[in-house]
Amino acid sequence: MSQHRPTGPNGRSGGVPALPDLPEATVARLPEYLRALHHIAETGNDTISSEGLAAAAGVNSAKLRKDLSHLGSYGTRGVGYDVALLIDQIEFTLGLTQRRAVALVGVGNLGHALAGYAGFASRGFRIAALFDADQARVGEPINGLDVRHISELATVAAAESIAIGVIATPAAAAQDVADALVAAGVTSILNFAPCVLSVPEGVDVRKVDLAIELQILSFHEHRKSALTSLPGGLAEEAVGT
Amino acid sequence: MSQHRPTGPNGRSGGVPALPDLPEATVARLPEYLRALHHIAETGNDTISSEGLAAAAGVNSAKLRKDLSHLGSYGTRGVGYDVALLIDQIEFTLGLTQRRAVALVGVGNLGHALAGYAGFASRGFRIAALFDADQARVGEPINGLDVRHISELATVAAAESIAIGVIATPAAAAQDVADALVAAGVTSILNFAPCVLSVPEGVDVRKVDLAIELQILSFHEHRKSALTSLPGGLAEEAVGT
DNA sequence: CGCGATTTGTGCACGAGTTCACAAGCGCTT
DNA sequence: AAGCGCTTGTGAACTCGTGCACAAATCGCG
Ligand SMILES: NC(=O)c1ccc[n+]([C@@H]2O[C@H](COP(=O)([O-])OP(=O)(O)OC[C@H]3O[C@@H](n4cnc5c(N)ncnc54)[C@H](O)[C@@H]3O)[C@@H](O)[C@H]2O)c1
Ligand SMILES: NC(=O)c1ccc[n+]([C@@H]2O[C@H](COP(=O)([O-])OP(=O)(O)OC[C@H]3O[C@@H](n4cnc5c(N)ncnc54)[C@H](O)[C@@H]3O)[C@@H](O)[C@H]2O)c1
Repeated sequence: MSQHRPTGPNGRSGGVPALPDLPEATVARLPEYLRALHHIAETGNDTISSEGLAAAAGVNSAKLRKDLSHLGSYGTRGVGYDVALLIDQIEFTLGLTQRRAVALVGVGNLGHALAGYAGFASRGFRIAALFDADQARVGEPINGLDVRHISELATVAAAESIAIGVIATPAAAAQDVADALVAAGVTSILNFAPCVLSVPEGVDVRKVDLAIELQILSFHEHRKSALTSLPGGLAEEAVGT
Repeated sequence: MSQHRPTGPNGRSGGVPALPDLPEATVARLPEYLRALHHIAETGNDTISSEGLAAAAGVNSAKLRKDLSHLGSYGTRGVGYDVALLIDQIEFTLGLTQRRAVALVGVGNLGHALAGYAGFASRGFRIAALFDADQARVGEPINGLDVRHISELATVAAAESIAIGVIATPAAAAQDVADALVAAGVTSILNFAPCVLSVPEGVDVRKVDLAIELQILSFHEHRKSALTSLPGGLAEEAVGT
């Protein structure tokens, strides 16, 4: 869930590449298309049909075509999309032409796993700094980076041009950490702590909560088991994110 | 991606509480309400207004009331909702009255963190078994559970009535693992591997992909930085260049 | 016992997102 | 050069979700 500007004032008409005002739902799918495209590129294909790409990304092909049309991307009728070109277009749209620096706060159980995660680097991001409040952890080297004390956040963030922060602290500390991140100039936050963050306008927050995902699955389990005793009902399939 | 029962007449047979056909968006928010309610209960409050609960859960109060009305929950006008009662109602709806057994497959970097996560237990789930394909890891005790070899999955799943599986293996192995889970009777899967899973009808899959979350944030960063460079109108070059 | 303060539940209008279905465009073949 | 099969791009209908605004319900109090 992210915070949202109320219909941003984007009425402009410059000669700029013009950021198309993409539907949020489309934005959320672009990364999936991108991953699928990289996979396809690795298998040697240089073009892909909307049908094929849609299957690889797990979506409906009409939806995929509409999504791509939103960002003005041109495929070739009768042929499909040029894989390399499309990758470039999506990466540009997502702002991945520059590798973005990320700060990770809270190097505990989860933080350790994240700090060592290779998928970060391979998909456009660079963990630029690790922070923790626990002095016992400060100085510990993880994956080539030393854990720093949270008090250094502002300094380091400025030095490394960090605009994205990841919170992996206990929920009780998350709001304080978020405030510190915002104060340090961070404008996008990914929050793993199970709590609601309050941030100023202009700062985006996304949240990942494992328990919530499981509880949603639990609901469907509950429903499925109730249905098996009822006639006429048939089971269902996947659930979107 | 999403699913729909073909207009289930919802013919309630006996005197059973009757499953209301909740909108998917509502289902996705119920866990958040539940978490907020537990938090509120801890602070000693026994009733809460829709306004208060909505704030705690980070949503609009009208939306919250509509969500709750869907599951037939009755608050008291002029007063608010009974916290304890509402917790029970939501937990029942989500199928959390029984503690659900979960199998975790892939005890690597991320899997370790998940296996040690307390939030699992405190929110209605029980990690019933850990699996890995790496013989070197088999037998390792984590948090009171021994890692078992993936070949034991079917046996253990049946014995422990496991209906939910979590995949924390590399993407290359995820589809095989998913197949194995399904074969073992699992009907809900939470997938941390960055890939699309194909599963038979009747099996629910939810996916958590850290890189996707970051890329969505990146998009908004991109957009924000483009906007600040042209506040009024004059636009030369916005990005990159 | 009635009145005002409060808060729920919901009808309704609007907007976002999805899906269908098909014309238009492209390349290959004859 | 014309025809044919394939695939994109998109108008339009439709479904789903959101939020306003207000009537109905309840409580506390004088
Ligand atoms: N472990 C998991 O698998 C998992 C899964 C989902 C969500 N989460 C959530 O992620 C968060 C972290 O979980 P964990 O298991 O790693 O916990 P943890 O206790 O192992 O680690 C938390 C870390 O945050 C640090 N910290 C505490 N307060 C801080 C502050 N003010 N500033 C900076 N650092 C601070 C602690 O020193 C510690 O190192 C929790 O909110 C948890 O609910 C964890
Ligand atoms: N580490 C993270 O923070 C993080 C974050 C987001 C997503 N992920 C994703 O989660 C997955 C796991 O990441 P990780 O860092 O823990 O990787 P990892 O390599 O540390 O662990 C993977 C584990 O899976 C086991 N495994 C491999 N094939 C298996 C099979 N067929 N059956 C059972 N077990 C098998 C391996 O033995 C290993 O123990 C990856 O897909 C990764 O992209 C990781």
